[in-house]
Amino acid sequence: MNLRISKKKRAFEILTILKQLYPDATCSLDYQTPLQLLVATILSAQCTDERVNKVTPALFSRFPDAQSFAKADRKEIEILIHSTGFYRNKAKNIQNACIKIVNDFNGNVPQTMTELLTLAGVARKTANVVLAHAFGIIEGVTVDTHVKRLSNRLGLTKKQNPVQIEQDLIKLLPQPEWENFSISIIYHGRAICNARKPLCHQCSLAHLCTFFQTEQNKIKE
DNA sequence: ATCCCGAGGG
DNA sequence: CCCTCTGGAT
Repeated sequence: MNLRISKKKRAFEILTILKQLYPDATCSLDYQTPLQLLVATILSAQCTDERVNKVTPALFSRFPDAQSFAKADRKEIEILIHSTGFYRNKAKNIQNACIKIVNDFNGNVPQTMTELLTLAGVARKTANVVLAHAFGIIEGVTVDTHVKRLSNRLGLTKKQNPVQIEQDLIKLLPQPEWENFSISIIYHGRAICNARKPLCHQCSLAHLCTFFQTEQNKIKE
């Protein structure tokens, strides 16, 4: 029924409901500084935030800033982050990113998308998280595995490429709400619309969801 | 398209 | 066993 309204209006209704459902939604990663958020976000690739938060206290205690990561024994970083997976790539990226931050940015995390994208292991997803939560700059829509899955199921995009999904979402949502959309939809992805077996009966967005409507039509046949 | 990678759930 | 978790580089 409500699927007949425009996609843009549907996106706004989805956003409104999500904000009511998760009024306190924030970045779930633990950090104290922009650099720590950058490192935590690199670590969060294909890994739950909860698991990242289990390794970062010891990691940030041992390596509190970009300078210490830059001159670290990489093996020591690998051991401290091992349980987050992809530990060799992540350790290499964290160290190379920190070396560049020290050499090119005076040891401070840069505050523009263009500069962030020059860092090892940083693409738009990580850059959007850092810009929004460390600096309050809403540059784009964070598209992670949850945003990708839910945006597809809800019918807000048919694209699979994260950059193209972001372009579609940017057209559908008011700019100040871009990060609120990402954060709240991630909460919803974890709680209700999970990858394996989405709980459509408990979902407040079912009346706005093309995936749910398609499932209903299958049952009727 | 494929690789990197461990931990937890079903 | 298989799939998934706030991806990115080759």
